[in-house]
Amino acid sequence: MTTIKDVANLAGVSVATVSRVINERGYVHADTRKKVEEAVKQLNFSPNEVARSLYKRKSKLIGLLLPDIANPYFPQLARGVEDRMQEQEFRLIFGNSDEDEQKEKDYIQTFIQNNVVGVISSTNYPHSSIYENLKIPVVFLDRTPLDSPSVFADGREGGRLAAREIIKRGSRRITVMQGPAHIKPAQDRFEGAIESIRQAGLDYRVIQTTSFSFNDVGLWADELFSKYGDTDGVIASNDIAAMAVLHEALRIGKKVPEDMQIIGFDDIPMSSLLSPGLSTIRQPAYEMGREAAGLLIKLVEQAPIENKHIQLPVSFIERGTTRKVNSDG
Amino acid sequence: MTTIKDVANLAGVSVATVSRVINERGYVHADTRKKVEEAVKQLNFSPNEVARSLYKRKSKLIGLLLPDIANPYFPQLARGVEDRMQEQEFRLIFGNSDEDEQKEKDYIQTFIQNNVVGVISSTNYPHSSIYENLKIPVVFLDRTPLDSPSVFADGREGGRLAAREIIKRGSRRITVMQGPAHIKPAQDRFEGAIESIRQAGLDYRVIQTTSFSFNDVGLWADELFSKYGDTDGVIASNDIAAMAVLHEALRIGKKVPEDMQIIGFDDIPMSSLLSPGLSTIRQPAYEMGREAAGLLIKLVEQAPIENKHIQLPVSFIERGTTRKVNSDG
DNA sequence: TTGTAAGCGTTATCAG
DNA sequence: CTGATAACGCTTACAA
Repeated sequence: MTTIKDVANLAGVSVATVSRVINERGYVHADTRKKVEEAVKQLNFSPNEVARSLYKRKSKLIGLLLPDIANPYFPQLARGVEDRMQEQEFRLIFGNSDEDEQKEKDYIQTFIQNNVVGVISSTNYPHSSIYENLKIPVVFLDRTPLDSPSVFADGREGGRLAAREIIKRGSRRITVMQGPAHIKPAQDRFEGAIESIRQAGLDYRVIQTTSFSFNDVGLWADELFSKYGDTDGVIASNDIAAMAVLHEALRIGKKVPEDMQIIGFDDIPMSSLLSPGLSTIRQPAYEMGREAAGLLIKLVEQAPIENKHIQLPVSFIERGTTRKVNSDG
Repeated sequence: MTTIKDVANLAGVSVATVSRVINERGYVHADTRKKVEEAVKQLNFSPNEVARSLYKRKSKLIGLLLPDIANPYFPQLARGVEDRMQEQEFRLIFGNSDEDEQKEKDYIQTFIQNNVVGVISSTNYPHSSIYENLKIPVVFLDRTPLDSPSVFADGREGGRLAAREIIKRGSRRITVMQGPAHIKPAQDRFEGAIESIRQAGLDYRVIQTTSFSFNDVGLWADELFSKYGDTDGVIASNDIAAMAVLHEALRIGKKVPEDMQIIGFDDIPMSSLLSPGLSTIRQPAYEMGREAAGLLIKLVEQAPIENKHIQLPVSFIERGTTRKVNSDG
């Protein structure tokens, strides 16, 4: 490994001078600068970030904590975060928490041990002591503790929107899938949906689910059809659940959207490739990731912040699992 | 931040002794150990990994370089890597390369600057100078330079398998989607498929594609149907492409699998949730990630290695886009 | 069994 | 404008 010392020797200057030129700090004569730059190039030198980090007590590293990257909603988030961080030369230490508080704790712990300058976390425990005592900025994704910076979509409004649209299109015996109880955004969606359904004076049924995993999602679809076979509209807790419902509906010979409409949540990329295409409430995951990264960067750099809560809009994406709306609305 | 010095002071010993107990190295009297352990607990001390890394010239970090985490095949890989690394207390610095050599170079560069002890890379440029000059172990994913450790599935065999199965099930006018030219595994699949089709004495058509992106994939599906509308079997370059073909086939009123069979590649999790379910050649992505991580750990720890090339089996997953096979095979 | 001190590669202070 | 040097927090000879 070539160090600043090697460069200094080759250029015939002190390490201090080399440091000055690579950091563009302080005065250094044009000639000396050139000598140093040549030495740097010749030795293909690049500074050891670890040594820097030790001295400055801060790195160019950011911690990213997600429940499960294998869950299709998160890769887009991650990509958004990464792209934005990349622009500012920050790197990501990444971990899956599986919504387990202990795992989160462990990760945050090692983040700190590695001098990360900030963390982005999609957690169910934003009020955990883990975060309270953190001396570096945290941006929460999809969670909105009042006092902490966060980026989120309006889940409640998403739920309302889903209900309104499915009702507008004629569903009357609606089943709402209530996502895992410990996942706040899932509950928000659920409550929003219930709210709108009630407002319309309709009744509804609920299927309770306990995870977003591919393995389980078929079970709930089954449960839905065996319990509420006469349902003519399903508001799913996310697109994966919606896919499972669609799959099962088609399997048992229901026509979608004629016999049953389905609305998902998230608008994961493959939703448009289903047949029929999945109507869904879109959350702009990639953008959310970018925004979270941008916000964190500002926090880290102590730049002025207009608003520490960034809410991104949800929107209804009309595809094939809902009927065309009547012109009279 | 509490340091080893604080602990030493509180325990009334030297930093060396503290170091000994937290690293369980060298002799330390039971009584002293207890004092130190209490101080550690009381101060909630955990060692600064950056300082460690600087001294030892190696961290507990490994670099993971993937083309694009937003592409559904990779999250599973990533998850496999992460889970395995986690077990050994390694952390991941993660980057998306977009199959761009320069981006890769930049990432590898910063990996090194951060003292990572190894890297896992899914790259199209395994022979690039980037990797040749690396002094830390690299495990390639999905690429198999002869001399370097790698984990991969047998793409060629996968291609053969796809062709055999689709032919066995009666397709005669087969169209093969040839993935992006610069992506080796895609070409392997393609060649394997061609090989088996030729062997069967059949003709075939080719649709050339240039990316695996969600945005483009619909275009090739369109192209396929407009150019080769009489095709009765499609071997797609991956599941996303297959989904697009299925989608388009259904849209224009073709019956799948009756009029046209489709076989994908990868077996991404949502493949089973399509309607009909997507028949595909499975690559065990999660396992590949785990294996790569396991292999890298051995390399890093200089443990003996049986085989530096780990090939995982591909298999045909029969679902609804292929017909049931005749009992006579 | 324990402590002292050098060293890991940088940056920043301070003197020249 | 440049160079010595202390310091960042830790590990490890080496000495005691």
